Amino acid sequence: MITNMERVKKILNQAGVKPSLQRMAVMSYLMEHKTHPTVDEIFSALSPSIPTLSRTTIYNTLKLLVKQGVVMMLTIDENCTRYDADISEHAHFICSVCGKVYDIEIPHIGDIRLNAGFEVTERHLYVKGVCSKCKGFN
Amino acid sequence: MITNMERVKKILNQAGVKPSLQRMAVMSYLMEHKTHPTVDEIFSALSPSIPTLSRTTIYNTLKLLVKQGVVMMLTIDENCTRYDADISEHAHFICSVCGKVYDIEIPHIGDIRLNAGFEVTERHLYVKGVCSKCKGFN
DNA sequence: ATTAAAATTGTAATGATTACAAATATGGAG
DNA sequence: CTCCATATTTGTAATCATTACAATTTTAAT
Repeated sequence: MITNMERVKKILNQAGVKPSLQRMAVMSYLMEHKTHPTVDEIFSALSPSIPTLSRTTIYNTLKLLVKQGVVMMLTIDENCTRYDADISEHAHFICSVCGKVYDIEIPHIGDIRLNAGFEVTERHLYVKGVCSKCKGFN
Repeated sequence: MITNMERVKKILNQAGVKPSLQRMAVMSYLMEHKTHPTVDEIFSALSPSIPTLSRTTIYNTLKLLVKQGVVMMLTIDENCTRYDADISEHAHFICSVCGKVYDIEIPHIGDIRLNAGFEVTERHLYVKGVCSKCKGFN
């Protein structure tokens, strides 16, 4: 276990989320695996170590973590929702060949002109294309 | 019918899409209704005038139009895919209260630093929040 | 008019997500 | 520690968007 469980517990507490075993496992997994995993990937990874784990718990937990603002929901993949514990401002690239989602550094997201009275809570910059691996490089 | 059917036919032909009755109806609907409709909204709207119309045809047509680059698929709404015949560079705002998707003008999408060998085909800027109507203004 | 290819249709299957009720765990009061 | 109320987890069933697929219809060329 790379991620310090005390650190995970602290993050959840600060977000107002009671740090149960399952919630810590999900949050910890997201922090250790910056691959923008799906619910199923998270479930498959955690299931062996928590045999009673249910998919519903993953869904519940992720919904809660997103609501509390410590996890970001990505809709870049039209097949299923992906999740990211990195809530810093960055963009995502999805390869249309292998489906892998990469992080992209962005100096700043483009200027956005909103009409008066609009309140912004989230900004997402998604880029689609073919990654270097699938293009045959390296 | 506001949109000139000859114009729709021309667009489809130029995109290499044979302009059947159904395809013209879908493309025309998207051009006239800049509301980023879902498959169901398109189906419900066109069904009365084309009684034999099938949902599958809408799905097939949209997939084709997206592949040929005359329609854009939006994944801003986690519940279902939305479609847009405006393929110019612009961003989208979704209201988390009413679910309506608005167009946003953007001077330019943020600078994106990609690693070498990555090929970009699409760029999407999504903003989420609460629209002025749902905030109680106007 | 014939016929092969393309397009459309309807139904059934798939798969992610949600609803919901039962079971379990937690944490405080006595 | 024990009891109880509440929160959390779990498993199953339901929902709903999307896809698969085979049959039917249309199209366009010969």
